Amino acid sequence: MAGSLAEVARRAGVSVATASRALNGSRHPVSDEIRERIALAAAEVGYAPSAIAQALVTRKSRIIGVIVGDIVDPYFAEITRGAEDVARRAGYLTIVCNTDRAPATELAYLRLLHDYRAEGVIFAGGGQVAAGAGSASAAQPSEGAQLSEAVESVRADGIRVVSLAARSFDSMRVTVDDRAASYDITSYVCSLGHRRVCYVTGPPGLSTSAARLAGFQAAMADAGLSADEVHPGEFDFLSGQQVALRLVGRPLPDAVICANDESAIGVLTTLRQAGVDIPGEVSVAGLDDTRVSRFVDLTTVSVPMYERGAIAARHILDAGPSAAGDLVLPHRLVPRGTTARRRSSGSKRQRRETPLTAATEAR
Amino acid sequence: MAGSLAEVARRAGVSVATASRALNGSRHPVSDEIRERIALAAAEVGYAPSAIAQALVTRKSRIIGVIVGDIVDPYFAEITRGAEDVARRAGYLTIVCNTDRAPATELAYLRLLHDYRAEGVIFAGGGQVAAGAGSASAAQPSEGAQLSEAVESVRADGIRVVSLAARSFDSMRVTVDDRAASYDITSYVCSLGHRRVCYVTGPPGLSTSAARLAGFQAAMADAGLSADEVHPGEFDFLSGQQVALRLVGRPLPDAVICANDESAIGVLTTLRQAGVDIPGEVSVAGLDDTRVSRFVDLTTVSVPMYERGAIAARHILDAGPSAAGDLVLPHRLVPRGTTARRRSSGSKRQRRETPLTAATEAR
DNA sequence: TTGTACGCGTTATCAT
DNA sequence: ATGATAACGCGTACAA
Repeated sequence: MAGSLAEVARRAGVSVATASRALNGSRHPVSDEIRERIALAAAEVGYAPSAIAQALVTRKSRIIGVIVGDIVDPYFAEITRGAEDVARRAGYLTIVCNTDRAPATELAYLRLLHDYRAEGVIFAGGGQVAAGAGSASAAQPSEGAQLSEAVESVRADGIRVVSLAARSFDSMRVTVDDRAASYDITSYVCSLGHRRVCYVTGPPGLSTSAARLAGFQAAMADAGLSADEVHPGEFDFLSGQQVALRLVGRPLPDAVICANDESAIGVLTTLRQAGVDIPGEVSVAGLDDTRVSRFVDLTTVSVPMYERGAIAARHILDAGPSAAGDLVLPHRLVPRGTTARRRSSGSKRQRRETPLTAATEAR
Repeated sequence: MAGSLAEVARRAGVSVATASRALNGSRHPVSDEIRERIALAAAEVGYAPSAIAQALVTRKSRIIGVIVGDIVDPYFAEITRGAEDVARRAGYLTIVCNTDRAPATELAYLRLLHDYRAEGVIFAGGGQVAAGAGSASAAQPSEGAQLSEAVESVRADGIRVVSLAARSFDSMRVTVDDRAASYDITSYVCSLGHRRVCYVTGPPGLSTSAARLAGFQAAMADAGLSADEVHPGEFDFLSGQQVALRLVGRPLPDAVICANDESAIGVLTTLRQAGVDIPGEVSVAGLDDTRVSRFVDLTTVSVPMYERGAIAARHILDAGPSAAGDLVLPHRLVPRGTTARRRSSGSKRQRRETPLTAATEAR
């Protein structure tokens, strides 16, 4: 076992108090000779301070939690990396909590983080938007209500919680204007001359999905175009792929805009695999600007994930009452190679007829 | 503040002992009436058991750490997800530790996890292979030696450490045969009739890089081909892109094999952007089989990341002396659309001349 | 400058 | 079935 402070003190012939003062950065004066003796003894027994005990007495756990949908999703991975970068530099530990967006799992993790007295928790993703009224009974509060209550309880204990997207509970926010971001990308696509543009949504009931869809609809309306070709999606590659497969049998649209990059990439690669020329025949755009999007040269809009994660972590560490109000970071349109000006229908080249075996490899 | 056990006990008019027994899953008998009183009091004060205090007395922190290069890298993300999935189900917390493969950072994190008395730590990535001899002095032990020592110290404290790739220190291993995996993909590409095949390596000095390169070279030798077109890479998209850019000015090779999927995707998309037909003119293959690879239909070989993470975590949780020897999981060749039989040189279609502005957007 | 002693919130042992 | 009480490992007033 790693020697305890008591053991180090004994070997150095001093009290645990002095040993403690010498071993950690205490401003308390300690004679150089003793200090050296203690350092030596500590090295001998392989002393490793118990962060657990320290946390118990100090009431500072040096732990922060990041609640994400799925760490494999680049969107969440980049947020987590931002948070971890600042946490690490401060000697803090970062806990990843995958919830697959299940409110029950979010709740369970929030409570667990509460138990560990995490100093802060970051809700990386958006939340469920209130379902139809009357769904909550007094006996069995809705999941949303339970979560709100838990968040309140956690905050009452001094744990800082910050959300990176719209949530139903009260907390500090470091967000981005999803609606505006979606509005901008849509306007951009329309400005390219496209008139028939489809949309692939995010998961139903998710605040982020709703905001992005609203942005799309508003932009289409402002452009005097019809926004009725809306396909349900799930923010993942598969959704995009399925929509693309459905699209390909009929007359192609001018453009497809997706609620996020992953689904956009699904549309993009599937359409191309079917022999469709992108952006020649169809323009494709996403939203997020993950690393992968650069790989495939996808037109998208940046909604700084890394920065939001980093800022959130910073807010948690800066114990100061810098309860600075909410932050909404600017987004940025990133035009790339999957969008282009509309070509007159006649000039579209003939599509090669590939037998479409949906190459959906099960995971 | 979250009420303490003492407070709950006081309000319920019982001792902390009974309160403790009633609130957590103790097999100790407690009368139903008292049990109810305690539950009520606990709810009133919003009791949240201090996992910190529990860990201190129980000597079980219910924490596991995963040391990765970069959580945004799908390779590491999938491993982490595997570990977190089993950890969560057991009520454990998973800590992500990004090191960017810097030994110093690995060391720092290992010590921190030691301080927190993590029950186990998973080294997800490969390690530096011993540098030239004589680099370590007695006064300043090499980083490798320091790490080995730290690992030993950690293990002496009962912390289970398992590595998912070749490392210089002693620990349990849940790996894959990187050399064989690389050998197999190379053989496959050669079997397609390709003769001039280039290779893009991983970071120099990394055990994984070395094993994969060795596999490539062995397979080429066995195929009676020359393996001298080896380009240095870093396991990332940029490396692949740069190699592709260099390749494109001269007569194209028959195929390019990359040490991992990320760099393969760099080669793939850059080559295509330059107007090269893949797999018509050049075949491209990677190694890992990350999610993204399915997106771009990349030929690769699966070296189960998720499973390795999950198995490693399981080993840590199963306190049993199932010190079962090392595990090496099978890999699996995954032929997809970026490779094809070699076409006679003459039939390669003319490449369109795109002005190559290296669209390398700085991150 | 150094030492003593208490408390942090739990679990577990031993009485009752 | 329930209650005192001693650890667990450490920080820190307070005393010396």
